[in-house]
Amino acid sequence: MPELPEVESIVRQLRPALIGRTIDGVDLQRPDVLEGDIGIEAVVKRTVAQVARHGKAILLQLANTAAGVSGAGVDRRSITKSRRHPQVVRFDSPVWLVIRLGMTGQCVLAPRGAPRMPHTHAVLTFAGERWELQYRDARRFGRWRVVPSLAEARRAPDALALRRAAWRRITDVHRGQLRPLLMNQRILAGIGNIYANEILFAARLHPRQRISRLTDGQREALYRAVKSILRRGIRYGGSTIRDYRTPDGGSGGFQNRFRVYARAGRACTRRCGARIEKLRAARDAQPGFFCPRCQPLAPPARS
DNA sequence: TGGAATGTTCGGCT
DNA sequence: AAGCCGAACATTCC
Repeated sequence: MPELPEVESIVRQLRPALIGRTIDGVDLQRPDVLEGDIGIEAVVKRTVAQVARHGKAILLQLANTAAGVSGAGVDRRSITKSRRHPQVVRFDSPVWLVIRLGMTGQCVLAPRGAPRMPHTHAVLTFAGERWELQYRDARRFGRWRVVPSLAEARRAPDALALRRAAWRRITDVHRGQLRPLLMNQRILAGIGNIYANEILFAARLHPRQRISRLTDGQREALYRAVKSILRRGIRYGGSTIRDYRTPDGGSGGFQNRFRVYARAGRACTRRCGARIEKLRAARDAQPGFFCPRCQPLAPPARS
């Protein structure tokens, strides 16, 4: 799936297009794309106030179009999907549309009414605009959710906005292997397999090293590698392996700069003489990639 | 040709 | 807390 740098690239394109626009229609062709208790009608006639990102999620803040008009009729829309947990959304308070892209989700800006490509599950149209936002997702692992607050979406710190205090808490609390830890969205939000591998190479740490066994210097190196690799991914517009596209249809460029990801058997780019190895943890886990010489499990022997 | 793999996430289990 | 497993799904690859 799109990881943090890909989602950030998408958000940067969506932001200028969407901010200030008013949603005048939504076509949810596949209702099971929407999860949670609030129905999709809650987004209609609202204006996009913010386009943001947390981890791998796209966040659209949707305000009442008449916001600012004091006490504008308390149009309470009772918009509920669930009988058991009915949600009443006040129209005069904002909601957030949270979009998680799963493995293959795409947000595409297309001419309004344009033919829809296969796997288009939802479309947002905007008042007076000649384009629309089409949401496609072949594998359908992605989800939309309408929420009154972002508290739930922000359980783990965003990897790019990570502060040292939060990193210290992570390194104090956890003791597991580095690669699964970096990819655990409940611990740190935004990193998937590609960037986890590239980060560990940059920090010269073995994917199976335990975080509890890192020296202070290694913890700092890892913290810096998280920031620098993610920023680098963003600078190159993310990685297009197969499905990732920006809203205007563009591709990323970071896939040409991988140092370890998908490079098993090829020479280490540090010219250390070793070849990149593939690491298969569990039967179903995604493979890790690392340089056995630059990323030793045990500290290199002193000569 | 079918099975495996895939840029993910969740819940359940130990 | 950590790690393993299976499930949701469609397409591509070997």
